[in-house]
Amino acid sequence: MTVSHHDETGQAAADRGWQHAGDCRAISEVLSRIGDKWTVLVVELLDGGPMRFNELRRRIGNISQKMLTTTLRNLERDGFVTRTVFPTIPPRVDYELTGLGRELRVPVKALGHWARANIDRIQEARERFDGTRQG
Amino acid sequence: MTVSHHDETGQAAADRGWQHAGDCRAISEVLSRIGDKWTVLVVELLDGGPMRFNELRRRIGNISQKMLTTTLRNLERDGFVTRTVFPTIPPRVDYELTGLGRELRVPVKALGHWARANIDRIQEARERFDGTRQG
DNA sequence: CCGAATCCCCGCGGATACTG
DNA sequence: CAGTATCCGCGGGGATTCGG
Repeated sequence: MTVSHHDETGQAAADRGWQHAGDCRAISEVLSRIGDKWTVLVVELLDGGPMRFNELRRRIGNISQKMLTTTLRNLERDGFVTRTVFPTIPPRVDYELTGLGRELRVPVKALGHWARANIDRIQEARERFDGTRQG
Repeated sequence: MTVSHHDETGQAAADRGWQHAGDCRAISEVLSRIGDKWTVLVVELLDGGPMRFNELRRRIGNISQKMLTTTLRNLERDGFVTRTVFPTIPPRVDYELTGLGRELRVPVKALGHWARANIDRIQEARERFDGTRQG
C-alpha cells in the first residue's frame, strides 16, 4: 500500500467533523489495489466464467505475459480469483472468479456506471477549462 | 488516459457474451483518474465545506505543494471542484466541491464501504497465500 | 502452454528553491 | 499565502529471453 497519512490525535479529529479517516484509508487502499492498468479488465473478463491464461491474453490483446501473470497473482493473493493447474502436457491453468471477486464487481461496476452517466459533464468541464485557460 | 485496449470486431464480441467493453473503458478511465495518491483524500476533505490551500495542506499533513496543486488542478479541470481567488494581500484561494464532485463521492464511498466490510476476508486470503507459498 | 528472469523506459510523486 | 520551476528516485509496466 502506498498511501500513508498521519495518525491524527483525537484533538485534531474533533476539530472539524472528521470521523471518517478510516473510510479514506479503506477507499485509498482498494483504489491503489484495483486502480492499476489491468486488474479491472481481467476481473470483468473472468466474470464470463473460468478461463485459461492464453485465452485471457488473447482477449485482452495487448497485455504482456509479465503483467498478466502479475495481475493474476495479485488477484489470487487477495482471494479474488482461484488458480487451478491441470498437470497435463502441455500444462493447462484455469483462472476463475471467487465469490469475493464477484462481490467486488458490484461497487466497481457502480463506479463505472456513474462514469458512463457523467462522462459528458466531465468532458464539458474539461473543454471549458482548457478553453478559458489559454484560448 | 493510459488504458487503451483493442478495438474488437463484432465477431469477437459475439464470441462470448462480451457486450460491456464500454463499461470496462468507463471503469478504467474513472479509476485511472481518481486512483492516484491524493485525489480521493482531497475530495473527502472538501466535503466538509470550502477550504483554503494551506488549510488543505495542513489537514493532509504530508503532501507536497506540488502534488496538492496538481491534484486540485485536475479536479478543477474535470469540474469536481471550483477555485475561487480573492485578490487580497496576502492572496486567498478557496476550493469547493461542485455538485458533480459531491455526486462522485457516492460510488466512491460505496467502494470504500465494501472495502471496510471485506478487508478481513482479503487479509485472510493474503495470509493463506503467503503461508502456503513459502511457509 | 505457462511462466520466471532480466533489462529498460517513463511518469508519478517528493524535495527544494524561487516568485508575486 | 499560493504557486511555479527544477531536479531526482522509485516503481509500474513493456520487450525479450530462457525454463519446465
